[in-house]
Amino acid sequence: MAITISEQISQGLADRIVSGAIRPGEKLEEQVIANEFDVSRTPVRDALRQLAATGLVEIRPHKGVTVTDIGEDRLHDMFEAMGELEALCAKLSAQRMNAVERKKIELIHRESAEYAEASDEPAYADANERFHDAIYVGAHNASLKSITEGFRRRLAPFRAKIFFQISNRILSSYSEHELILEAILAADRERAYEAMRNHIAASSLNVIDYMMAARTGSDVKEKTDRAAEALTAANN
Amino acid sequence: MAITISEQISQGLADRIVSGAIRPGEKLEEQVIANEFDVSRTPVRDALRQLAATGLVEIRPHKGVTVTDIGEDRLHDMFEAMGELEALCAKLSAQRMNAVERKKIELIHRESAEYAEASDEPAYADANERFHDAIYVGAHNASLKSITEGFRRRLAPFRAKIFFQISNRILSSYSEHELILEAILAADRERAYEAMRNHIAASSLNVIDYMMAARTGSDVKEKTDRAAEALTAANN
DNA sequence: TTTCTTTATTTAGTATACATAATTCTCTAT
DNA sequence: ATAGAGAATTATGTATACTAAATAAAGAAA
Repeated sequence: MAITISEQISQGLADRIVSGAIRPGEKLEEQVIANEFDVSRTPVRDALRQLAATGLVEIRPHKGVTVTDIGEDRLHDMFEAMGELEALCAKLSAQRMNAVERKKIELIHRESAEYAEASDEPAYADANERFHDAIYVGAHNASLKSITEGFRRRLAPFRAKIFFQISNRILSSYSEHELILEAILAADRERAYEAMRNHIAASSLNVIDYMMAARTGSDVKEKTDRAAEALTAANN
Repeated sequence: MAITISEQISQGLADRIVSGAIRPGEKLEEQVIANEFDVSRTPVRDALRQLAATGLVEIRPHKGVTVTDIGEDRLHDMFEAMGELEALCAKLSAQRMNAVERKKIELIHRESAEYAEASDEPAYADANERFHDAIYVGAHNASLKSITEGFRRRLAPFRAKIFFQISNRILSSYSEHELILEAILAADRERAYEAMRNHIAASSLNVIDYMMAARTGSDVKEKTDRAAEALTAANN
């Protein structure tokens, strides 16, 4: 697949926004970016348009491009919507997955068990992605898959790599997946829906707290750990 | 609000795609469009990027831009997803609308009654938009509102103006709205959800048939009328 | 005649140059 | 000294020119 330069730039900028290297509200000047990537302004403009489409940046005519500043309540909204979309996928998957698809997601889940036990964060994060992907596919609705994936991409900035480093988050994630998988294999639509909704809600607690901590520049690890404790307490 | 040229072009092209002047699969050449709008290729490229973001066109590197060709099964997917999103909005509206919002949607619905009786298609279509908008707002989730509106825009090409000209479609639409409204005012989440899902499903039947007819160039009015009859039969 | 290769043409991708709008800075007047 | 108006600067929007890639066409070989 012949990757165009503007796409590379778009990708590069997205990574830097995701990693927090570029902060919300910050202005992105075309010429500066062009210099850094050693290209002209033209592909940079293309890239910024693409980012604007994903909502990562905002363009105002003659006023330039700024990284979208998403407040806490807006983030709540996003996770609620994300939760509903994923839960819908889970519901449809419970109803529509064929035997092969059911076997596949089961294998992914079993595989992730090893990573969870070994506390292998990168491997678990990868398996996690595949688990959710399998559910998008299993819903057998290309449009739904597309918008849910889009939302996931949009939320990626706030689901940074540190996420699974939070105390116990891997283990609780794994047990939540277990419930989702059981419901899907049992073709229990409503249980799958509820299990997924709960899973995303649990995630969002951590993520929102992490994100707000990063925003204010306070100690991320400390805050997320406290959030994890609160979550564990709430689950008991 | 200072509207930029690329936005005007984007708007103009969108209108033409929506109206069917430009057909699915058709290729959009930058220079041709630039000539028609009497501008250079630069703002045209901007415009095409924006359209690609909404899914109306597809861009493949070095292969140009084509109007997204949506097949019948893909259209089914889209309407199913749309139905779920709108139904979710209705569910949340039943739960979260405040007194003012409930009063407002009730008034919109009462107003639309007049248009339905008078068979005033344009007025009913407008009131219909406002009815659905009220439900998006009432869900109190900006993200959900945003993606649902986006989907509605994306489906606009297939919800052409002829829609409400279909025999009895206005009347059945009105009675479906009645059920949705009742459920919302009664704060009955599940009933609101089901009523909206049914409403969108009913719409989609007509639209999909209309769209496929337009695609093949056969007599649209005839086909949609037959679809309406089938729908009426199914409802009894 | 048909097929493969090479060349030519067309069109998208990128760079540079110019125009216009917005911001900032300075100078003047109160 | 401060506030406002105007000029200068900066950055975005647009146009033109150039490069590279993909497709079409033409010619040569089987």
